[in-house]
Amino acid sequence: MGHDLDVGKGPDVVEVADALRVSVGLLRRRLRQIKAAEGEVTLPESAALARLDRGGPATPSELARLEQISPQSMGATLGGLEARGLVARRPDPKDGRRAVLYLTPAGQAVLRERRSGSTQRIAQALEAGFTSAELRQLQAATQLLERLAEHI
Amino acid sequence: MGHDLDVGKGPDVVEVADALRVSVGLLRRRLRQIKAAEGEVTLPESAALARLDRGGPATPSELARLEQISPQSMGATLGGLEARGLVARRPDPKDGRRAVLYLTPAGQAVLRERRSGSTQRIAQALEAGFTSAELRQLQAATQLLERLAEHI
DNA sequence: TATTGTTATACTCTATAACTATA
DNA sequence: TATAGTTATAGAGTATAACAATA
Repeated sequence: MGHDLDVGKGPDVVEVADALRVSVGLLRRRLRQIKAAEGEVTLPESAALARLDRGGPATPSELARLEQISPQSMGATLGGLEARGLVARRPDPKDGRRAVLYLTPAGQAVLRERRSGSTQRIAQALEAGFTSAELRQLQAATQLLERLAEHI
Repeated sequence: MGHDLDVGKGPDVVEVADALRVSVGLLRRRLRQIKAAEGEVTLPESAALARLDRGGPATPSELARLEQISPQSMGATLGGLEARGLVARRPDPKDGRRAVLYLTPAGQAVLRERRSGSTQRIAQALEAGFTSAELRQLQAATQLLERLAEHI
């Protein structure tokens, strides 16, 4: 609507929505299996680490908002990361209620080494079975997916 | 690598892999919240229904393989659908161990009416915030994502 | 009174293990 | 012995509710 390319060519949104639900679910289940098999950083853990890396130090509440989960859930995830020394916290000097979390050198190393089993497995599959044009398509799609997740 | 467009333009597979992991996780968590709020057909349930609709009657094991989960997990999902009359089973006349599941009229209606809350929410978000070009990109991406899930 | 964070508890989805029935 | 399916149990990830501390 309002885009001249729309005429007779715009895909049915409901169809796309349904296809997205199916494909995202499939991929997610697949990724979960891989993590379970390797016993390294879990999915929500590496999401939190990546967030801290990309956005810098943040409070648990901020991270929870960004990752679309409850503060309590994020607290549980962060607790595990803290116990293993991958993140650390310092109190906010201006607001005694808040704690600011940051990546430790060990946490940075985990990200830098791309140690995540599932990332490597995806990367291998991408390299083996996808053309570079398809890779570009996927890359573009990830941005759309993130936007979708934020505005749903 | 064999594609002339690769030179200097192929995205880093590891980067794409990581971005996929993040965006798929985000979207999935978001979808889960919606389902929880509406209390209708759950995510795995509607995945199973869609499978039966697209592929016709199938055994629990086949469905589990297609959805990348264990037969036991699929059994639990199917049990719920059966109890609500959305799918039904008939014994395989050739092999007494197997049961063939099929969509009941009620199950077909659920799919036909796109009653799924999350599908409608996605569709709304797509309509409101995405151009038709972006919709086509997403549509193309879902096929790539399914292929990826199958070959990972 | 509102906000940040924690603790306790429960639910959903999936997994593994052990079992039954049929092949 | 192998395969299809079920039952029982456990674990990961997330949620809600109730609480403490600070603003």
